[in-house]
Amino acid sequence: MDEQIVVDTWQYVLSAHSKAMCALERELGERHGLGASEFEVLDRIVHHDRQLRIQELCDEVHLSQSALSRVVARLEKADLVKRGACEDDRRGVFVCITDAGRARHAEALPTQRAVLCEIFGDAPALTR
Amino acid sequence: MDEQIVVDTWQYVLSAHSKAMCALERELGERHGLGASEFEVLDRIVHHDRQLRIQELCDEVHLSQSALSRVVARLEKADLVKRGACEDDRRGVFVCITDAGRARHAEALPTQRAVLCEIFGDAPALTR
DNA sequence: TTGCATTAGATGAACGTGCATGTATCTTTC
DNA sequence: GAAAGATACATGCACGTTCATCTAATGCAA
Repeated sequence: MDEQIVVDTWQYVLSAHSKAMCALERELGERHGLGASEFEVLDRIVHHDRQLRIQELCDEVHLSQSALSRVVARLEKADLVKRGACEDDRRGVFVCITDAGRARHAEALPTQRAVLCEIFGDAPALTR
Repeated sequence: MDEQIVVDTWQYVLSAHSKAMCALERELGERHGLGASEFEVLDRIVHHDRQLRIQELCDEVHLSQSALSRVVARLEKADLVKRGACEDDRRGVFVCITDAGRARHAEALPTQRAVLCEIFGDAPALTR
C-alpha cells in the first residue's frame, strides 16, 4: 500500500474531475441548456432505453437521493422526462424520457463526448 | 482516440471522486471539524512551508477564486491561518498557517490518508 | 501628472447539494 | 388484521460553490 501512489491518484482524480466538470457544465449549459447532472440522468435513461425507478437511477448516478429527486423535477418541468406512478409498488416512481428529452440528449451527446475526448484523450490509461 | 476508453475513464473519475469526496467530507468533518476544501488549503500551505499568496493557492487548489477567498476566511475565523498584507503588491494578501493550524493539519492528515487508502488502495494504477 | 485598463481579492445573490425529516406505502410479526 | 418497522420519494434547511460585481492598488501611455 504505497501511500504516494494513493495520494497521486487522488490528485489526478481531483484535477480531472474539476477540469471535466467545469467544461461539461459550461458547454452543455451554453449549448444545450443542460447541467452536467441533468445530462447524466438523461444519459442513463436513454442508455437503458426503458422506464426506470428513481431508485435504479440513484444507483447509477453519483448523486444523493434528494439531489436526484430535484434533478428529475427540473427535467420534468422542462418536459424532458415524465414521472409516472408505479403499479407494483405505489411508493415507487417511474421516470421515462419524452421525445423532447430524447432529442435534447441526442443533440448534447456529441458535445459531451467532445469535451471528454479533449480532456481524457491523452490521459494516462487505467490498468486493472 | 477510442471513445469507449474515454467514457470509461470519465466514469471511473466520477465514481472515485464521489466516493472519496463524501468520505473525506464526513470523516474530516466529524473527527476534526474540517471540510475537504479546508483541509486541502491547509495541506497546500503546510506542504510549501511558507507564506503563500491567495493567487498561488488558487493555482493549486481546485476552487474558484471567490470560493478560495471564503475558505480562507473560514480558516482565519477558526484561527487556523492568518491573513497578512503583502508588502510588494498591496493588492495582494499573504496567507500563513498558525500553530493551531499546523496542529490541526497534523491531526487530520492520518485520517485523510486512511480514507484515500481505503478507496484507492486497490484502485487501478495510472500508467503514463 | 492624469486617465484608463488590468489585476488582486472580497462580497452579494442565485443555485445545487446533502442531511435530516416528513408522508405515504409496503412488509412482517403476532 | 392490527401494530411496528422498513422503504420510496419529497421537501425544508443549512451550507458551500459559482457568477457577477465591487473596491483598491498597480501598470502603462499620453
